Amino acid sequence: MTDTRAYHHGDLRRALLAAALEAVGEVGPAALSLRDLARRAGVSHAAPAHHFGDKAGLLTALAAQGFDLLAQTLAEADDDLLEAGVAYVDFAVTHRAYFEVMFRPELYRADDAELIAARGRAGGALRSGVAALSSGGAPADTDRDSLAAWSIAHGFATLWLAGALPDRVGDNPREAARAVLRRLST
Amino acid sequence: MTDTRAYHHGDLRRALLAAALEAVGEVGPAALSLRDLARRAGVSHAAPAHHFGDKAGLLTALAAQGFDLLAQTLAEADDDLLEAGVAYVDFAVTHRAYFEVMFRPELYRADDAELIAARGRAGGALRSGVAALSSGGAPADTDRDSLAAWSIAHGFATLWLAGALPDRVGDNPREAARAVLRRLST
DNA sequence: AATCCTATCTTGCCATTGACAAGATGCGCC
DNA sequence: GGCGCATCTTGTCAATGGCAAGATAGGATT
Repeated sequence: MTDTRAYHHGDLRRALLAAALEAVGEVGPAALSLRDLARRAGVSHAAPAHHFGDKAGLLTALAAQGFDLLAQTLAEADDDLLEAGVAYVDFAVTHRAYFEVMFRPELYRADDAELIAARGRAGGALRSGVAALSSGGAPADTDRDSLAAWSIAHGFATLWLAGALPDRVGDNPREAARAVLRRLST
Repeated sequence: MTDTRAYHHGDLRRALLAAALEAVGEVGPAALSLRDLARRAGVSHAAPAHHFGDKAGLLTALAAQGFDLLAQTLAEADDDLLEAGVAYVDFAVTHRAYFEVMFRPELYRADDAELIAARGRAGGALRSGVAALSSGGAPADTDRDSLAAWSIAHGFATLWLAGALPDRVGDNPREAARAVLRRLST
């Protein structure tokens, strides 16, 4: 994936994060093993500790990256609430590993400054999408509307990832999400 | 908690499940330790394996119990979709340990017969709540409506548990959930 | 009543893991 | 040229999950 040439004087940190993303995608965030990451990166078992302190530290960095990526994704669909919701679900499915870490704060340090900043950016993108919509319709309560929009998109994404949805929903998350999210706009 | 007198010829299985529920509430489902459960129950470290095979087996049993409890909870508010949604969120908050296990299928055996049956009962209770509502209003699409209702309730519950919601939401989950869920009924 | 038998629980063991401590290595800076 | 610091390695320890083999007890069979 990312540049893996320059160990011992370069981007071990980045390589470890890439390996972690891969590993989380394979075994989930809870079963992540630092020693496995070290093996994937070709370094000793204690190398990760130097860059991230412990497992929680590494997942904190991953979560922060994820929130930044989400903020960026949401910003691209900023003027259309429905599309922002679809983008949210699509993010969850496409970047499942990020998503699964981001909303499991017991696995990382929720008080990390960088993480809080990134999460704030994502939240801002979400709210501005809702605000854009309500300005075009009734004066509605933006707080409540953004909560409702976030909840329905997040719930659908979570249920999708958990495999909890019935088969009839199909296998196209964007399409299925659009149908459900439209329920809010009526 | 539960009757702990009759070991060695009684309800170790039940005692272990009770201990597991407690432990999950304290450290989360991923950090659950079988050996810790054994200590809590006052038995040897290998005793749990006999009743549940492995950690996944134990969590499967816990999830099945949880789905049954949820089905029962939803059935009590069956004729009112809004109240069913509130009950769903309330269940997640009140029985957090159950909820956290139930929707993390990578931790248990999703193909377990008992579990599938229990999950089916819960799903049925949910859908019948939605059907009851739409019969009173427009002819609407029950499939889509139940998905939307489930998504918004599940999403709100999940975000609440993750501590992801902004402070202004307050500290009363039932009340906050009711406000958000009402957004679907308008 | 004696025996078997099966479910239940224990003891012992091994590989893996996270975390810590101490040491090696090498790059840049004075 | 030498020093210092960041980076990485080696070694170690306690805890865990899971397996295997053995002990124990209560009930059924004869």
